[in-house]
Amino acid sequence: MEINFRSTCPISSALDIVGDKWSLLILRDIMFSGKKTFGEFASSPEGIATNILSDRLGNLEKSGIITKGKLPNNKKANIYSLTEKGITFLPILVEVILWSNKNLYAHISENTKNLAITIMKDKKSFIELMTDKLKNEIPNSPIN
Amino acid sequence: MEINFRSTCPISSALDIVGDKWSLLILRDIMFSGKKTFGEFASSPEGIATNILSDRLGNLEKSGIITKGKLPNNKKANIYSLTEKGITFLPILVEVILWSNKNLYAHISENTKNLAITIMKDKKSFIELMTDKLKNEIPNSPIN
DNA sequence: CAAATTACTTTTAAAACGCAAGCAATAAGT
DNA sequence: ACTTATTGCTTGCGTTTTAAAAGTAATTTG
Repeated sequence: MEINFRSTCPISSALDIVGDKWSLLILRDIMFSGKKTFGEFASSPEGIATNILSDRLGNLEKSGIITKGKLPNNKKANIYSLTEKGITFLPILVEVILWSNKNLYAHISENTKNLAITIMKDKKSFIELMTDKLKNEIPNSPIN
Repeated sequence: MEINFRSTCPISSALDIVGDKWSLLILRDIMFSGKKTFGEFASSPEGIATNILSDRLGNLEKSGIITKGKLPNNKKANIYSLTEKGITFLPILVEVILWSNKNLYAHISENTKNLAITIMKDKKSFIELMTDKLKNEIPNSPIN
């Protein structure tokens, strides 16, 4: 992983891993939009450059936050999935959504306002339900 | 404020405001270490350069997250305080601390592990109590 | 005036960018 | 079956933007 942590502070250290302008948006895309492929991430409205996307996917994989795999029928496209560790970012993203809903209300889109309403109704349940859903999407995970 | 938001996504937009490697550390210093002055922020172990610190304090002030003031007895040092808006970052920072406590346990310092334990005991109360405490530190706030 | 604090400027380094080439796996056309 | 696209990335290059480090300036306080 070889990250050069600036200190032993948990906040500083988390920022050393995902504290750039793009990594959390990739996690957002996987969690909230079900995106999985390079092309899907690249098509998000923020417009990440493809070389940066490639780099960040590599970093997130190295950090154990996502895994790269293939679908058996498609040897072309890589599919990226959250690991258990990756799923644990959900509560952070939820709080960020609530923060923006409160402090940037006029700026954010209508559907994200609705998402915020859903979250506020029962935050704990939302996170639990969504966590379970995401866990079921881990490749080879629910060995039925 | 003149921030160039990349999109109307709440996560992306929050990152456009505090999504750099330093802004949240300044908020951390105010919230969890009671730091107030330029020199105190500069002395944090991550070693922010003074020009970057100056810039970030300016940004946070422009964004309405902190305010700059003076103490009556000391005309030299500026003191920076959280606004109500700034205090609303607490739940995000709390989740980040919990994330690192779970995923970077071997790396983080002992006292932050203890903080995480305190938070986990009763997260909601911790945030409420701390929010009240921070609100009382807003300059000219509790007009008694 | 000396020491401390804060702000600003210059120089240097890193990160991000757009663009395009490369490559492998499919799919389509003939 | 044999090109010829097309898709899905990855990588590299030259440029621009941003961040950092260090130094300088300005201000205040004792």
